[in-house]
Amino acid sequence: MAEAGGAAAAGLDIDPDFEPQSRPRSCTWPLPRPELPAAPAEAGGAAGGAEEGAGGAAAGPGRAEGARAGGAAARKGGSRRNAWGNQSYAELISQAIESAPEKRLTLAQIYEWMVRSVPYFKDKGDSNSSAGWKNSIRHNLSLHSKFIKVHNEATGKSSWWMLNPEGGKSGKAPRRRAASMDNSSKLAKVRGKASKKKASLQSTSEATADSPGSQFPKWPGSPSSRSNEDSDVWNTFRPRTSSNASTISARLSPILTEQDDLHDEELLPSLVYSSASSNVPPTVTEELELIDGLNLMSPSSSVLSTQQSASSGPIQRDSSFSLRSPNAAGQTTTFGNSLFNPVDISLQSSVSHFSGPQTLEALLTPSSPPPRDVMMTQVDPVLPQTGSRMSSRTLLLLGGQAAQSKMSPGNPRGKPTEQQAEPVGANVLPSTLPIVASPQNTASMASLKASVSATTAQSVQLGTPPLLSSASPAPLGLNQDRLPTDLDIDMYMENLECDMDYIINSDLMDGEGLDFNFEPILSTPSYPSTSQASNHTWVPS
DNA sequence: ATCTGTAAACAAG
DNA sequence: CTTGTTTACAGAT
Repeated sequence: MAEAGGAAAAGLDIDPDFEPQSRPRSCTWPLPRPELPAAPAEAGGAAGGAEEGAGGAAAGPGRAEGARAGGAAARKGGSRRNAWGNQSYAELISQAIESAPEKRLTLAQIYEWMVRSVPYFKDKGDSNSSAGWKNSIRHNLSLHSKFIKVHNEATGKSSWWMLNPEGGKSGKAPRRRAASMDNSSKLAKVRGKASKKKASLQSTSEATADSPGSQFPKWPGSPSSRSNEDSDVWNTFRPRTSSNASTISARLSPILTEQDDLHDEELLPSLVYSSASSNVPPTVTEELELIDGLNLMSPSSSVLSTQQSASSGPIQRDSSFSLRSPNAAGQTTTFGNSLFNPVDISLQSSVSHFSGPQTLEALLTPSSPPPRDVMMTQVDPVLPQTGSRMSSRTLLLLGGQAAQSKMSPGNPRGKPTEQQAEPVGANVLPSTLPIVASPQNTASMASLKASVSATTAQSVQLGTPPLLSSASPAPLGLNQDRLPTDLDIDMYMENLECDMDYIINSDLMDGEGLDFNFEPILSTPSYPSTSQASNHTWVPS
């Protein structure tokens, strides 16, 4: 497997000159790359030099600084701290995750990214285990609260790693005011071994191979991947280290086990709800799995029909909005999403509220990825239509995931496997809405909107969101509980809103903090030009 | 002191 | 063997 890497390796070489050199911590993301001035010539040497370190894999214990020393050799001002540059593992990991379309990666993918993105590791990638660095990666993932692990269904895949919105840095991150009871502090740390067992259950559907289009457009060699993991359902969050992560950490629970229960925080009512009320803790996962099984077809179909009849049939499928970026040309990040989106879209629109698969995630992620354009489009229209309360929408975003987990209507089987994967941004958009509307879409949009509105309206009127069920995770047990969707929603709507603010703020803060940014190199541009205006979005105050 | 990179022991799958 | 967690240590700041 890795071999591929080898081959590839031959080809590119980006040069490692990226030397960020002293960058003040203050810079945020100035896309416009910082100046990289003078290039430290030595870089070249480094490039070559890097290798040698490798040999050391074996190096015995004791030595350690070897590598470092080498790097250090250079002067402090600009030289790399670590053979591969100034970035720390944690930063690299963050970049890797960020670069992912969905902002989440499995451990293996992270490795991959390293190998292809960072010259230094390029060679080492494949060397089997050789890697101490892999150990370090793992270590870092586990260690910092800034990374959160999300359970990944899929066949046997390992968990997804994403970054924690709040960013919790090492161990503690007790920011947040909240008051009330926040005990945790140290007591909590008990975690000790609770872990011991989690319910695993993985039946999984291996069959899913169908995975549509994976994402990873950009990856050049895409490893073997190509189609695999897309399906997932992320839930199961887990804040590490005692508190922190909190912000959104909603964990589903089964695992948790940690009696930390007190743990306080909660934040997502819905989730909590599930865990708490339901007694079926462990099963949650299962539910999810179920989801896996479903087809988007069923539910959606009904919806679709509606729409179609309403106005344009074609819409959904291909064209209409999907066009995504016209030019995208570049590379596109595109995400296949657009492709299948149809379903999603319909779904969303019809349903005015609820769910998005990864919403949460989206929330967390600060920057807005490229994808949203599409979604935005559709969403936009809706908004106005709905008119009445945007809040619902808002809520939607936040709550999406929650909703998803908890509510589910009625279809037994429907399940949007793919859906989860791509659409992410959708929910989020709202916040970012103002972005750029796509010009061309307008037309389609209009029509769409119309239809949508109609649909929406209806559904809304009904008050019941049956359709959305398309997603229907169907939580058996839960199901019963959730009757009054609306109520629930309202209930936590408030919370959500708050959170949102909070989150936003957080993000801002984060932004300031993070400087990583420049690309490591390579052609990995995760996203080509996405940045653009969106930045403003969060520049509120 | 804190942060960071490494190595390693270990539990689970 | 891979994935994750945790300890422990050594160096740099």
